[in-house]
Amino acid sequence: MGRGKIEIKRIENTNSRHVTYSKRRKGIIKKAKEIAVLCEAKVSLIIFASTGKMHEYCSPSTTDMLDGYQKASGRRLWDAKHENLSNEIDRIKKENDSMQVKLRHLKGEDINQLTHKELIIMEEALQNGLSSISAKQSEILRMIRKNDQILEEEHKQLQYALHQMGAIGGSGNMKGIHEEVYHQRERDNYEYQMPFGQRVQPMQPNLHERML
Amino acid sequence: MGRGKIEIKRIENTNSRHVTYSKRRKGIIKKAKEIAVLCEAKVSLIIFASTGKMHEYCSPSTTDMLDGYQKASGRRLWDAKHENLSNEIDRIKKENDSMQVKLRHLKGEDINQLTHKELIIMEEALQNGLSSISAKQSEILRMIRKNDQILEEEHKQLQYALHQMGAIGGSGNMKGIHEEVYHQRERDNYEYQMPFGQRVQPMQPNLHERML
DNA sequence: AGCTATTTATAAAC
DNA sequence: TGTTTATAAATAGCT
Repeated sequence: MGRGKIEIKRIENTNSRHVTYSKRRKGIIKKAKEIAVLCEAKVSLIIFASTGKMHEYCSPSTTDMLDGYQKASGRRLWDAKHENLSNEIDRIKKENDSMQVKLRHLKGEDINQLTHKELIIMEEALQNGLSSISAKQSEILRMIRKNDQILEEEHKQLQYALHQMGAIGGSGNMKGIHEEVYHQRERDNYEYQMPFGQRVQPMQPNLHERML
Repeated sequence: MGRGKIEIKRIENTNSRHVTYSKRRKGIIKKAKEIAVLCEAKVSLIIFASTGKMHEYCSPSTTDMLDGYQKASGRRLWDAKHENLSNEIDRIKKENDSMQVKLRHLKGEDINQLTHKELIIMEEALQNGLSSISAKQSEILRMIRKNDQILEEEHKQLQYALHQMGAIGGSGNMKGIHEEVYHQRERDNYEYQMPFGQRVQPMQPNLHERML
C-alpha cells in the first residue's frame, strides 16, 4: 500500500529499512490499540528493531493476560516456534531459488525461457556490471602505476645513497652488502630508466584492451 | 477502511465485535510478520480475545526471548527438532548471503573489496553472460524475420488467390467480401514487395546495434 | 464465509 | 525525521 507494491523480504537499503520500520511500527501499534478497544481484546506487542531498540504496547490489565499466557504456553509455545522456523526456512529457500535462477541467467544459462524484453533488461544489467568492473580495474591499474613510480623514485634514491657511501669507501663486510644490494637493483631497475610511456610490458598484459 | 468510518470504541454488538476481532487479528498478525521480515525486527504479539482465547505471533529470532517460559517437560524433544531446523536455516542463510554478494558484484556494486584477479574473473563471467544473451537475441530476431517471411509468402498467395477469384467473377456478397479483404491486404502489404534487406523499419528498432 | 465501496496504511519522493 | 501524494491493503457493512 504505497506508491508501488513491495515484496515481503528484507529491505537491503539500510536507510529505507529504518524508515519503513518507523512507519510500520507506528502503524502496527495503532492497530494493536484499536483491536484492544474495539474488541475488548488484551494485546501485548513487543518489537525489537535490528538495532536492539525496543518498542512495546500492552493493553490495560496486561498482567492478567501474561498469567494466562504462562498457563497456556508450555507446549503451545513450542508449536509456534517450530512453525516459525519452518516458515522461515520456506521463505529463505524460495529466496534462494530465485537468486539461483537470477545468477544462472546472468551467466547466460537457462535463458531459453526468457522473453526478448527480459533479455534486453538482463543485457543492460550485465553491461552496467561490466562498466563498473572495468572502471574499477582502471582505478587499480592507476594505483599500481602510481605505486610503481613512488617505488621507482625511492629505489633511485637508495641506489644513489648506496653508491655515494661505496665511493666514500666503507671497509670490511659493510661494503660487500652495499654492493650486493646495489647490483641487484641495477638488474631489476634498468627498464625504469626509460620514460614511463615506453615501458615494454605493462603489469597486466591485456588490461589496456579490456578497458577500452 | 471499510464501507463506513467507525469510531474507535467498544463494538456493542457481540457478533460484530467477534467478526471484527477475527478480521483485525488476522490483519495485525500479517503486519507483524511483514515488519519482522522487511526490517529484521523481532516481534512478539500476543492477543487474548474477550472470550479468553489466545492468539500469538513471534518472529523467529524472538524465541530466545521466550525461552524463559520453556518448561522442563517439553525441552528435550524441542531441542533436537529445533536444532535441526536452526542448523538448516543457518546453512541456507549463508548460502543466501553469498549469493546476494555475488549478485551485487555482478551488478557492479560493492566491488571495492575485490582483488584485481577477482575483477578479471568477474569480467569474464559478465562477458560470457553478455554473449549468451546477445546470441539469444540474434536467434529471436532471426525467428521473427523467418516468421515474417513465411507470413509474407502466405499473404501474397492469399492475395493472389483472392484476386483470381475476383477476376473469375463470383457473384453476390461473396465478391464483396473478397474485394474488401483484398484491398485491406493491398494497403498493408506494399512494403513487403521490396527485397527484404531494404525494409524501412526493422521490427525492433535498436536491436541491430545491441547485438554488435 | 465472500464481496466491494471506502477508509487506511504506506512506498516513494522530497 | 516530517510532509505529501499515488497506490496498495485492510476492512465495515452487506449478503
